[in-house]
Amino acid sequence: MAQTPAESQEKRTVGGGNGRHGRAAYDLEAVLDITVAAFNERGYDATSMDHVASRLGTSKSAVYYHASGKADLLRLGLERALDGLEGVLKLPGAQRGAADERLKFVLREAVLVLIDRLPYVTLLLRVRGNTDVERDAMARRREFDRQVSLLIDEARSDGSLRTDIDARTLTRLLFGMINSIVEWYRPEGPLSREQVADDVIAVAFDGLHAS
Amino acid sequence: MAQTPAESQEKRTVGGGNGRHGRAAYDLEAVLDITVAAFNERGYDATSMDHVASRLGTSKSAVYYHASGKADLLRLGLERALDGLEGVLKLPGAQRGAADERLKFVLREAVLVLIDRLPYVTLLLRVRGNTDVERDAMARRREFDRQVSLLIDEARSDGSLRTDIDARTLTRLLFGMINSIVEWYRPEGPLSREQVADDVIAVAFDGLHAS
DNA sequence: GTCTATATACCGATAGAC
DNA sequence: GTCTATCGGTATATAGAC
Repeated sequence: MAQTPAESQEKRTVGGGNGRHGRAAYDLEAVLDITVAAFNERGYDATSMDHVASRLGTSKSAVYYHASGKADLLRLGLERALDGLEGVLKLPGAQRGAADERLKFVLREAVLVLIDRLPYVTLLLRVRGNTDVERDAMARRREFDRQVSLLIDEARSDGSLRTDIDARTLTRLLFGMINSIVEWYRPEGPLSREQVADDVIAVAFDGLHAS
Repeated sequence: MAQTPAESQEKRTVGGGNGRHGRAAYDLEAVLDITVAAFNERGYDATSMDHVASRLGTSKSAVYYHASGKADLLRLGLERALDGLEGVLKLPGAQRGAADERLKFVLREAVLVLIDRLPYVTLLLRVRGNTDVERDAMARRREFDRQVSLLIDEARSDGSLRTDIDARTLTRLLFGMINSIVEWYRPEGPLSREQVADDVIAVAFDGLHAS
């Protein structure tokens, strides 16, 4: 279960020209989409390479052509989530302005990334640390969380956040609320990504009470 | 992976008198405690019966004496969580009084159950519905969630909760915050169970903003 | 009530044909 | 680039001794 290096495959679209057999061919992105969906539905450990292959309408060997193994598919999926989240911290809005404004900006953008890369972030949030691939991803995620909690500390020092509850608990409840979106949000549902982001920020900062 | 009926074993304490071999004997509760801890650390699917046995310092066969199989251990663990949560709704404080007071009571008691039965509720919240045992547990959990969201609807109609965000989203964000406790709360840490319950209620109803 | 040994099945991964 | 066939390992579960 050690981490294996990625080998970049060439791009190829579903149904495009391919080898001499009659089957549709997939590029790595298509394989990854279906694989991550399967991981999320059944759990990583409970999903066999045969499951993945059968959902792709192909064989195990074809999957092994695109990725070096099951751990590699997991790693590639987790990377997509982490790249997105880390990208939020690099945006200008995360680096300039008052602490509470930067905090709101980062939380809002994080919600949008979570929704735009829903399957990948879902996978990330369910990782338990059983393998090197999972532990590496968890380390990157913890670093992201730490950066956000630094922002929360700043906003707290500014007097923008309540001080009757300790910062650590505040951070955790906030992340709990945001991360739970992966458990219920469906892109085909009635809520737009912006609506969810607005609602989360509103509830997080002002609570459930009627104003 | 079908659901198997439980066979109630007699109680027996660790290290108590037992069969003729030198090993310590366990009662079902002790087996279950260690099994559920293993399920939570490694994930249910990734935890083999050999893992469980070795954490108990015994053999696979000894585990099979106490439970009819891996699915049975899961079922028994999930029952402990669900019995606790459903018990909250039967308490007098959940049935009499103003809607917003009943809501706060139920949420507070749910947090306390979550903490008191932390490993079992953790297991429940990670179930994905791959087997009959998991699907049965998820159905019971959904019914609990539904009862609480009825309370939220009532409190909303009373004018106690904000109406600029739809009830469904409000419910989900609230549960997200509460359920996330299993990801970080440790009984040996600095926060008492009552402190966590107070903090959750405070943040949920009044938000993060300084008052 | 716990042990060792084993039946049976499925897992991830690879070989080699086409 | 995908196929079938298979390797070696590990899984759940059981049999039978003590």
